Amino acid sequence: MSYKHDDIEECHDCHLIGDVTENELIDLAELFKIFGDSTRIKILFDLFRGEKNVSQICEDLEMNQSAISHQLKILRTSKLVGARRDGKSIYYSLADEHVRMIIEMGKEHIEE
Amino acid sequence: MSYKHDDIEECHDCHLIGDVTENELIDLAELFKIFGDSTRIKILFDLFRGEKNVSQICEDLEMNQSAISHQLKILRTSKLVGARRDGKSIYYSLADEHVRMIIEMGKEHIEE
DNA sequence: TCAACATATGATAATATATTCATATGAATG
DNA sequence: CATTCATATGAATATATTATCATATGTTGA
Repeated sequence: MSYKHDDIEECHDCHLIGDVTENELIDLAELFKIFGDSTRIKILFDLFRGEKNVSQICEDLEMNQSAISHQLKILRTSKLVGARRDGKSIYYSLADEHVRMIIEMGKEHIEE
Repeated sequence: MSYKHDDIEECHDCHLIGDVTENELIDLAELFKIFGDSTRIKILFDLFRGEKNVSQICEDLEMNQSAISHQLKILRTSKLVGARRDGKSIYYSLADEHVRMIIEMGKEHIEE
C-alpha cells in the first residue's frame, strides 16, 4: 500500500478532516502562524495594554525600526492590529476582542 | 535617534514586555508555531475525535507517510501528542486537555 | 520649500522549514 | 529466519521567513 498523495486533487473545500474543511484548517494554521513568531507576539503583548507608536515599540522590544515595521505590516495585513496616524507618528493597537482573547489565552498558558 | 538593537544583551529572563518576560514570549511563540503549519493542524484535528495510527492519518490527510511521520515527530517532541504501540501500528492521540482546549478555540474561531 | 523626524518598503542574505526519496528499524507471521 | 507490513529517519532540495541595509514616503515646522 502506498500513501503517496498522487495528486487526485479533490477540492480543499470538499475535503473534510474531522468535521472541518481543509481550507478552514489552512486558514487556521495561517492565523496561528502569525502568533508563532517571537517578534510579532512581543509586539502584540506590548500592545495589550494600549496603543503605541512605532518608536515606542522599538524601544520596548529593543529592536530596530525596520524589523518592527515589517512585522507590523504582517500584523496589519492579517487584521490583528489597527493603525492610526497622529502627526508624524503612527499608533498601533490590537484590532479587536478576538485578538485580546487569544493573547489572554497565551498569558494564561504562561502563568499556569 | 537609532533603534538598532546594538547587542546590549540584557538577559531574556529580565527583559519584560508588558508584564511577561521575553523568554516566556519566545516559548509561547514556539507553541503557536507548532499549530501554525497546516499539516500539523490537520493531524491535530484528525486526532481530535480519538487516537489513530499513522496509516489512518495518511489516508485522512491524503499525504505520504514520511511527511506525516516527520510532523508527528515534531508534535511528539512538543508534547502535543502521545503515542502508543499496538503490534505493528503506532497509535497517536492528543496529549492532554490543554491541547484540546487550543483546538477547541480554533474550531470556535472557524465556526464563528 | 527645506530640513528633520517617523515610518514604510524593496532588495538581499542568512536561516529555518517542509516535503520527498531512499533506506533503516521493528513487529508479526508463515 | 526471511518476508512483509508499519513506521521512523537521514539527506537533499525547494520554499518560506526574517533581519538588515539603504532608501523612499509622508508630516511638521522653521
